[in-house]
Amino acid sequence: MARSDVAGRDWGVDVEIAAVADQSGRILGPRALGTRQKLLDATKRLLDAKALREIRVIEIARDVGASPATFYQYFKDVEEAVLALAEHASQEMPAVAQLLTGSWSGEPGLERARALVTAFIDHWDAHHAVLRVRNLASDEGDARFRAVRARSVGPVLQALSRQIERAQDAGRISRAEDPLAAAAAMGAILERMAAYHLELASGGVSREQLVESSARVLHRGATGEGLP
Amino acid sequence: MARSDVAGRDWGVDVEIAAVADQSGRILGPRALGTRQKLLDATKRLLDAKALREIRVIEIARDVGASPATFYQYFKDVEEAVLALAEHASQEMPAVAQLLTGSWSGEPGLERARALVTAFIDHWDAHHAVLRVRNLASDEGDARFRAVRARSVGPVLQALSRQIERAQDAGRISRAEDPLAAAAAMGAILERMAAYHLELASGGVSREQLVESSARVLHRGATGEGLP
DNA sequence: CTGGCGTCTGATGCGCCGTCAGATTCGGCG
DNA sequence: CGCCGAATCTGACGGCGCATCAGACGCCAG
Repeated sequence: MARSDVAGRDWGVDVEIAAVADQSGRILGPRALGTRQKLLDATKRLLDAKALREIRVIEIARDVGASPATFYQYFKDVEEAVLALAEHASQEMPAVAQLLTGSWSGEPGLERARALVTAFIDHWDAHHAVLRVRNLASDEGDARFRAVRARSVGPVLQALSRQIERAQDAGRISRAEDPLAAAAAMGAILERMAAYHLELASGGVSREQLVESSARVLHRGATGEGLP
Repeated sequence: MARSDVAGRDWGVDVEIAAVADQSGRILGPRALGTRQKLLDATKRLLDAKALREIRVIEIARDVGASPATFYQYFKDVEEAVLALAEHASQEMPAVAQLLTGSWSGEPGLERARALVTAFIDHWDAHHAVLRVRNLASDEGDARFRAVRARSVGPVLQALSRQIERAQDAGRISRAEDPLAAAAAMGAILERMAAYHLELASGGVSREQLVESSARVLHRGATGEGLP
């Protein structure tokens, strides 16, 4: 359905793709757009503070000084509001995928890996709670969340997969590894470390150490290159 | 944690290891134990079918032909029932950690890695929904779930960490990698692939391919050994 | 100023929560 | 065997959030 290009100034042209609609399919005017955004902001704020399952519609409404009925005008339920947040967050990722083009060989490649890890961590720090819900719902089989996640992570996985194929061609990685599966493994590291770095920090591993270690593991895993 | 401080009634010594108690701290007899188990079974069954946030206490009760009040006799809420399930599931893991002792060098080491990946996948297949909730709650900062997770995954991470240190001593892995952080990265692969393998299967990667690829990535990551 | 459209809300019936006091069941004792 | 207290379970209830209307509000074009 319609993507939530929040506050996009895409009037007139190509309404079906860009415009935001409410529950009954009506295109939103500027005032409604503002209300919707306030509801999303409140949802994100609450999500940062507590679990999705504990968030009440009435609470979101109170936060923006509106009636619960207003919320239902824009979203079917809290989950759908989070979906909109996830879609918005995912639009940042294409920039990250750019870090993956070109060769990953040698020290410059390692530096690319560092940048990739850093970008992932920053992205997760900015949208921690939303991304967590996105991944959970995706794992639970929700097609909408799975699609959003795929759109976000897919390009990274493809790029990593290509790196691995290249390393296989160069004889550095065994052909017994499936490139896509190995790329998924690298993706697992990226997401988990990004989600986890605060906990690890309390275990005595500083953020710098974590970036350096993850980048090196990633670099080794994707290129098959060993010690510098 | 708060175990017997509910009514200030302590039964002399630490009973908390062996005996199971209800909400008011009373030790359960055989009948109650059966009821409690039925409630847990129903909870797990429902959790396999729908998201935690959609599970109603009344539904669990109906499933075992009991009153909702009975549920509250044993668990504070649905989440706590899932915690009990997670604790039970986690008791399987020590056996897995045994797969990690000894050297990981060469082909026998690769075989060990395969066994480890397989064990993880089997474990997740048996407790998919419960482990998912455990990890989510843990990520959300719930201390109880975090403890259960740590008890389960901790030994594996420590063993992996030791492997990495050994590889560093042998000059196969750079000292710039923090062993614990690198081990966490390997752990991320294990968990994610175990949780994800069904989805990847629909992407054209068979379970065997996935085990083989993950095992090799893991083996490379933990030992620094390259092509056979 | 006023009609009308876009936006918001108060009121409402419904279902689940979570907690009692009290009913039911069980095992053992006289 | 029949009773009794302890163990276990439940019916019932006030409370709260859900989700949906019909209609109130307010803003701007004419």
